[in-house]
Amino acid sequence: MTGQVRTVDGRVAGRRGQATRQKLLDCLSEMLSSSPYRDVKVIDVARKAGTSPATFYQYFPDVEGAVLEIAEQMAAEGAGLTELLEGRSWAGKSGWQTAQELVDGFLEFWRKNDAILRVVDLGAAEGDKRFYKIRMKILNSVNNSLSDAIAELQSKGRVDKDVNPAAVAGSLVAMLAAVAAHQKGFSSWGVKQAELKPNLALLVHLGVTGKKPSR
Amino acid sequence: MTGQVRTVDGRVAGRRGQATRQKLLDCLSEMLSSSPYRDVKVIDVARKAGTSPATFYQYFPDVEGAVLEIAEQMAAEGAGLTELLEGRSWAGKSGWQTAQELVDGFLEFWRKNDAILRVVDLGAAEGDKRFYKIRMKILNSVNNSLSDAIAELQSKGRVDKDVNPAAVAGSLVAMLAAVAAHQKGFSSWGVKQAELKPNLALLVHLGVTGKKPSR
DNA sequence: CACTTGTCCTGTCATGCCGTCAGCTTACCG
DNA sequence: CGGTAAGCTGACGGCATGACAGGACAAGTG
Repeated sequence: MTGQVRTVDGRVAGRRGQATRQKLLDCLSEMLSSSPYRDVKVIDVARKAGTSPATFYQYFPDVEGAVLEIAEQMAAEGAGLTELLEGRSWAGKSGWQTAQELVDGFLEFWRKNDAILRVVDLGAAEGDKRFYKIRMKILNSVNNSLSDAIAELQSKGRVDKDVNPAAVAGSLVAMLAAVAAHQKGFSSWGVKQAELKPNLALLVHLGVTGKKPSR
Repeated sequence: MTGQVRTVDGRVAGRRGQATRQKLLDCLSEMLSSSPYRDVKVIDVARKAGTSPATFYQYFPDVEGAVLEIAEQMAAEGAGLTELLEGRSWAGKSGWQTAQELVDGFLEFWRKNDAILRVVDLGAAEGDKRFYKIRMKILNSVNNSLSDAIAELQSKGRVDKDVNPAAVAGSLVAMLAAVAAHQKGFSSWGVKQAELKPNLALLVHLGVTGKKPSR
């Protein structure tokens, strides 16, 4: 499916070329963590990678193009978040554990990729369909699983009929993403990391099942 | 408290100057809604305002400086969000109404200021303390009220002791902000605006009281 | 009315990044 | 060794940036 890696002018990239390309991506990734997105310049990325700006433009149309590439790579990993929910039960004590593990896995993923996720979030919010699609790819896996879980509970009569599974699941996923993005912010509200997680898990459990967890 | 408006080089701005300054802010505000933050250039803002780039630099150190100004103005309005919660009850039917009105007011505020809020969110996530502070100013009003409400219910024994009011309130507020920022995104999950609100209100009510609302 | 004062705006300029091209170097293959 | 395609860069026109000095303008003063 994935065609060969190509340069902007159509040539096929070989071993060396791919290495350079990857090095540029890595350096860009680093720069995104250390300086505002708005201030990331092609020339800085190139310098950091020990090459020239012209080389950058051989592999990417612009900074945004390279960012999209990084985001795609991350989204591919992010699809693995589905595992946090697949085949899990929401009943009784195991339900509480499911909620906890979901929160844990989600926050960890966000922490590991926070720089690129910030940019993706912005792009999506600004209405860029490409970023939007990537954001969906990551969130969809979790969202669909959650939505299914709620719908199933609903069909068993354990959840009110006027609940919209997709809306609740989407809101919960948005909450997880937002809290993850502003993890540091909570400290100024006097909330520590360790305290945050169980309370988030509680909210997730409440949202999915409508009931307090039994621990 | 608010000192006189000053130009970058220290002069005091008069009537005409303030008008120009405000016009630049308005034009910048518009540009933020229509093009990516990264691509907003001083020269475009100046052109749109019918003036020259040099004039812009007389009133603001750079684009970010002007954005901060807009954000401050918005934050001042945003402090009014407290009213959505002041003196409201979370018991019985009025509790359900409180939740609904909070969601309504919050989404409306976000919809009205989405462009600038996106930038504030990004700045805060990137660790810029000035943006961070502004974001706090807006969210704090809601967060504190929510947190107090939970703490009060907790003191009456209506909410479990191991709930951390600040953590839950913060998470709920983050959820509202995130959903508001990506309102359009929900349509691709097959969720319409009208359906979204009651489900959000449900989650808020569940989070605050730990119980389903009685309608 | 001329003159002064202080505000307000712009023309211009040095600087630095952007994005492109021609052309050089390097690697591979027969 | 010669040919070919990949890989890289110096250099360049173009544009945004940010600083300054000086011109335009309004208001007050004699």
